[in-house]
Amino acid sequence: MIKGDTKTAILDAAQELIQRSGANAMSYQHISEAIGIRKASIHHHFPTKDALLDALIRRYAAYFLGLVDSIVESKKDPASKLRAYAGLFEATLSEGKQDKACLCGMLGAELSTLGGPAAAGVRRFYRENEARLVRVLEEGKAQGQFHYKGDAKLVAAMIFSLLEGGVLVARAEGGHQRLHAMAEQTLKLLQR
Amino acid sequence: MIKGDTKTAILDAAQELIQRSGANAMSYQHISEAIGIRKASIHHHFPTKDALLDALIRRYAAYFLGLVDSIVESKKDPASKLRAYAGLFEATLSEGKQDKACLCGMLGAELSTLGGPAAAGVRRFYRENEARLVRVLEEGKAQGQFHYKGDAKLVAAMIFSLLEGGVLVARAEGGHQRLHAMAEQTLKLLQR
DNA sequence: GTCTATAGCGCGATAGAC
DNA sequence: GTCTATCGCGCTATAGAC
Repeated sequence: MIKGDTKTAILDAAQELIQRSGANAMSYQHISEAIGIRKASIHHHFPTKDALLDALIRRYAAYFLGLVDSIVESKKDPASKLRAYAGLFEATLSEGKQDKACLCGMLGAELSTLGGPAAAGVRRFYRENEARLVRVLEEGKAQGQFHYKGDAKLVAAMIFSLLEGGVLVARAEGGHQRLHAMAEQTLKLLQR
Repeated sequence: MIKGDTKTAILDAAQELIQRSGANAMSYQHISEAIGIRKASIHHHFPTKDALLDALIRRYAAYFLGLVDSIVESKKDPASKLRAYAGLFEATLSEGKQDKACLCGMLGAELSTLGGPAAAGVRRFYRENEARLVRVLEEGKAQGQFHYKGDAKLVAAMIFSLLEGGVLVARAEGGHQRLHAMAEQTLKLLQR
């Protein structure tokens, strides 16, 4: 193995596999082949698949929400913050050779097949993303840049679902350019 | 079996399983237990899983797009048409005891694991939904009910992704009421 | 911490009787 | 058209040597 930290290499491989094909299509065997280690060694680091998923979701949420926080707390104007936020999803889609979706977007589809801790982690990820979007939307409304009527929480839910769904749909047709165009169109609606 | 038509019963069971848990978590064994028939008998009607998925997607697309067409061609005003369209997704979510998602929304997440015909069917479903939304959006703009700037195709893509993603996210929290509220919020943005 | 080997199960799919 | 029986494989997980 090239990487110093086996645990990290396992998580990296598992994440990539799930972002492409989903958790139910990801196996210890696939990870094994991806990083050149035996299945039993993976079990040494993550005894069960549920434990692996739980650790993976925690790492992903911490990393992704960290990026979101640095956007939300930046000095950009609200519209630019939304653009940057959408850019995170566009980047996911365009990194690597095959289209990858948001880890938690994939797991959302397979939610009923996940263990309790993993499912709870996915729900938390959704909630925390929406909470951050609410902040940006209210800031934008206070500054006169956004002009939506109604509850900021609903607009936030709308934008989050749009991006999570948009990533999945864009993998079928259009890719990251299409997701980008959709995000810009959404901004137009918010700015009147 | 209660149903007269075995083929239909198989498709019904497979569809329900996939809408809850995804295609990779659905098996001939699960269908067998759901309708009280042996695995081998299912293979008699659908020799391979890919063939089953292909037939299922065709049936689902014909049914769903039929409902969409009757909405699009109705005498409702454009905003009411959009409400009725979103209602199709809300109904999917609330029918039965557990939350079901759109069949093709689920398969979109698992797209890379599908056979060629099934994947093509999912793509076609997306395209045809968006084409119908474009008609409603242009009608609404012509009548002065909608006020979006930009390309109707992008707004259509936005709304479709929002609903497909919204169904998946709403299963994690909020259910069909939340999806309904999101759809109403989206309409507010379109109507200014 | 990584390995070989294996248990035990569920999977998709097929053969052949009725 | 449905059944029993079975094949061969991939899966998660464990035991135990090194």
